[in-house]
Amino acid sequence: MNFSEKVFKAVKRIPKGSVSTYSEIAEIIGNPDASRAVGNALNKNPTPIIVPCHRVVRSDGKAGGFAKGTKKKIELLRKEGIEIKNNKIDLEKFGCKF
DNA sequence: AACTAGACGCCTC
DNA sequence: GAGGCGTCTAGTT
Repeated sequence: MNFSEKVFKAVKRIPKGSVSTYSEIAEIIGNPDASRAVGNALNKNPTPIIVPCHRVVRSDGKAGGFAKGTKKKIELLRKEGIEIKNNKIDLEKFGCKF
């Protein structure tokens, strides 16, 4: 299984209304230090429909980047029911640990 | 070989 | 205590 494939699998597990961090994803797939590669893989994700990239945020709580625009990402997250304060997300509340 | 949607630590204010 | 800068890693293109 490719790294990207693992990433997609992990991201797909994120329930609606919850978010996960890049390091969480990296940890789940077995490469806790590949947080950066996770973002890279998501950017080039071949299946943007089944992979909710917008539910993946930084460990800082910031949204991070997004192919369609970070602003759009935040907007989507808000629609999911996630509250963002000062451009930051409550990982304590919405952070999904699986 | 160079880039990236990150993470961590250290330094400064 | 908060913010900014610099550094390192892992994987993809």
